[in-house]
Amino acid sequence: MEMAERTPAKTPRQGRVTASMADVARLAGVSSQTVSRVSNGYAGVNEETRRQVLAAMKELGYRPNSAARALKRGEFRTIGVITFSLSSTGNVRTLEAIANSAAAEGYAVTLLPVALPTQDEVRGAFTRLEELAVDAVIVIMEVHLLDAATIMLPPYVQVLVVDSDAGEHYTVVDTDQAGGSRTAVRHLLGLGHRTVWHLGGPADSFAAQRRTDAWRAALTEAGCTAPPLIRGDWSAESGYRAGIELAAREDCTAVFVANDQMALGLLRALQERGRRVPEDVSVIGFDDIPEAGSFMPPLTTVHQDFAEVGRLCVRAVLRKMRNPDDGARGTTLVPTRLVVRESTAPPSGAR
Amino acid sequence: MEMAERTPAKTPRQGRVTASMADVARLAGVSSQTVSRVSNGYAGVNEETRRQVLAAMKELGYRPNSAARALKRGEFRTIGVITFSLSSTGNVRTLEAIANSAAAEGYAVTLLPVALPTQDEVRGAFTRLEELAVDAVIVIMEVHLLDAATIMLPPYVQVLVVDSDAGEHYTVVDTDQAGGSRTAVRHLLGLGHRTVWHLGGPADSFAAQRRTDAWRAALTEAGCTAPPLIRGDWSAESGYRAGIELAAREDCTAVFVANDQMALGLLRALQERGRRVPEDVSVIGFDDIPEAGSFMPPLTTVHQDFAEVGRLCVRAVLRKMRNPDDGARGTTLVPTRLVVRESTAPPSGAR
DNA sequence: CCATCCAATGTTTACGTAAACATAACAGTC
DNA sequence: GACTGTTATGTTTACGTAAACATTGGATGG
Repeated sequence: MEMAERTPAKTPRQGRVTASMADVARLAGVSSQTVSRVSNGYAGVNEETRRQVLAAMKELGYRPNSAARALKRGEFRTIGVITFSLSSTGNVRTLEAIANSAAAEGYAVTLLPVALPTQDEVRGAFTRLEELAVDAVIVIMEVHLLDAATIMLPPYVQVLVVDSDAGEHYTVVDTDQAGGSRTAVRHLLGLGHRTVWHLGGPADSFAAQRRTDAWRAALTEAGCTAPPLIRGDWSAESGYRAGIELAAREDCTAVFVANDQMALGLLRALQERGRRVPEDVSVIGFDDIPEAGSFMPPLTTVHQDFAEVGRLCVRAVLRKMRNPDDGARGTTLVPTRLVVRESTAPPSGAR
Repeated sequence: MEMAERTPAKTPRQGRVTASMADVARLAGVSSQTVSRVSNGYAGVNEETRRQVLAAMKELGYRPNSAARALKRGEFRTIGVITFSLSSTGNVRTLEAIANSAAAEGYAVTLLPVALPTQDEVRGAFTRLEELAVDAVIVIMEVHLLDAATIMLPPYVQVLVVDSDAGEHYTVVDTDQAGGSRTAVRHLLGLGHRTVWHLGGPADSFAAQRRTDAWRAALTEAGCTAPPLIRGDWSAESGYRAGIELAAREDCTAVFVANDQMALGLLRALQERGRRVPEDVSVIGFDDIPEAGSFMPPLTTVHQDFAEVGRLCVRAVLRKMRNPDDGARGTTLVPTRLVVRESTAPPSGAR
C-alpha cells in the first residue's frame, strides 16, 4: 500500500471525537432521522424506540452538533452584543439582563467588545461580526459611532440600539433620561432651592447630553436661571475635581450629578472643604448603583431599571427577527424612579 | 417527558436572503472553490481573478456562513463563559479581559449567565451548553458548584476555572488571594497595630475563604491573636452593619476588609459612630475598584489585576485546546499590589 | 518538439442535521 | 375485502463551505 500517511502539517484536528446522529442510529438500530426526532422532542416516536435511542445517546455521549443544526435551520439562536467596555455599571447591568432574557428565549449572547469608542474600533467590531454566528445585534453605544459601520451589515441582521437617540433610523430602547432628570431637578426645586447646579457627563455621550438638556429645560420651565454647566467624565475622580470647584461657590446649594460615581467624588470634595451635605449643599445622583445607599451621606438618586431595559431589548429584537418586514423604528423609554435618601434637604436659608 | 407540542406549524423562514459562495461564483464567472480561496486569503489566485471575485462579493453583499464554516472546520472559534451574575466587579472585569483577549486571537465569547449560584442552576447552564457552539468553557465560579455539572460535558470541551481552589481537577487561574491578604495584614502590623480585625466575605466563597485563611495565618505568623471573624456578603450594606458592630469595640484599631464595597459601608458606619479613619481605626480593602480613591478617606486597598487574569485564562484555554492531551492541571496565580492611600495610619497610641 | 513542471482554476465530496417525501403496518369503515 | 386514515419509521436530499483531488494551459529545459 502506498497511501502516504499525510500529516496535515498543522491543525492536529480531532479525529472522530464526537458521536454523530449516524453513530447513535447505528447503535440503537434505527435510522438517523428517528434519532433526530428524539433529539428534537418530536411527538410520534414510539416510547420504546425513544428509550433505546436515548440510551444509545447516553452511551456514546452524543451531543448535537450546533454548527450542522444552525446550517440546516438557517439560524444560530444567538444575539451579538456590541458594547464599548464593560466599565460602566449601566452597560453591565443591561448586558446581564439581555443575557438572561435571551437565555429564557433559548438564545445565547455573544459579546463583541470594543476597546475604544472610536469609529474605527466600532467598524472593526462589525467586521468581526461578519465572521460571527449571530442572528441579530444589540448595540449598547452612542449611535454616532455607529453609522459608518452599520452600512456593512447584511440586511437580515437586525440592529437594536441602547443608549442613543437614533430613533429615526434604528429601533432604540433606553432609560427615560429626560424624565429622570426632570424629576431630580423638580425634587430639589420643591425642597426650596433657588436653582440647581449640574455636573454633566462627557460631551460625546448622548445620555449625558439628554440629562443636561432636561436639567436646563426643567429649570427654564420653573423660571430659574441655569448656572454654568460643569462637565465630568463619569469618573469619581472627575466628580471630586468638580466638587472642589463648587465648594468655593457660596451660592451653590443643590447639585444634580449625572451619575453616582461622580456624585461620590463630589461628596468627598464638598465635605473636605467644609460644605456639609445635605445641610449646606444637596446632592442628587443618577443610576442608583448598589453602593449609593452607603455613601456618606446615603445618596438620593434616580434609579434606572437596567433589567427592564435588557428585557425590552431582547423582546424587541426577537420581534424584529420574526417579522423582518415590520421595519418598526422608534424609541421605547423605560421609566425611572427617584430614590430619596439623605443627601437632599431644604436649603439652610429655608429652615 | 411528554412534549407532544410541535412548535413549527409554519416557518416562514428566509428565502434566499443570503448570497452563497455559489452565487458569488456565478456572478464572477469562476468556481465556488475559487471564491473560497479568495474568501480565506489563500495565495495562488490570480490578481485579476481575485479582484473580480471581490467585486462580486461586494455586489451581492456576500457574507461567509459561519455555520457551514464551523461544520466544515470542526471548530467554532468561540469560547463560552459561565458566570454567576455580573454583579461583582471582579467577574465583570475578568469577563471583559477575556473577551478582549479572545477577540485578539480571533475567538468570540458567548455568555452563559447563571441566575442563582445553586448547583441546579449551574447544571442548567451546562445543559444549555450542550446546545451551544463553543470549543471551550471558562467558568468564573466557585468550583464546588461545578462538580455535579461538568461530568455532563463532552470530553473535548476544555474547562478552565477562575476564582476557585480546584487546582487538582481543573486548570485554574486566579488572583493571588493569599499573597494579597498577607500583604494587607503585614502593612497594618507594620504600622504598629497590635492585631488586625477582619471583615470576611460569605462562607460559600472560596475567594473569601482564602482571604480569611491568609489573614489568620499572617497574624499567627506574627505572633498576634486573631480577633473573632466577622462576615459580610460582599455588599456595602453588610459592611455598614459590620461597621456598627466594630465601632463599639474600643480595642479595634485596624480592619482588613475582604472587598472594597464592604469597606465603603464600614467607613460610613465607623465615622457615623465617631470613630475617625485612619486616626482611630485603619481600614484596608481588597480589589481596588475605580471608586476606591474617592472614598472618604481614599481607601488603602489590595489591587487585583483582573485584566491579567482574563488574558491568562484565554491563553491557558487555547493552549489546552490545541494540545488536548496535555491535561495540565494546576493553578496559575496573578500577583496583587498594595495601593496605599489615606485610610491606614499608625494607631493613635503609637504616636 | 516533446516531456516536465507549475500556477491557476475546476470538480467531487463530506461535514451533521432535519425537512420533505416515501413506505409499511395496522385499525376502522362500508 | 377493498378503501382510507393513522402512526411509526426509513430514505433522499440540501444547507454552505473547504479539503482533496483533477484538469488546464502555458512556460521551461533538454
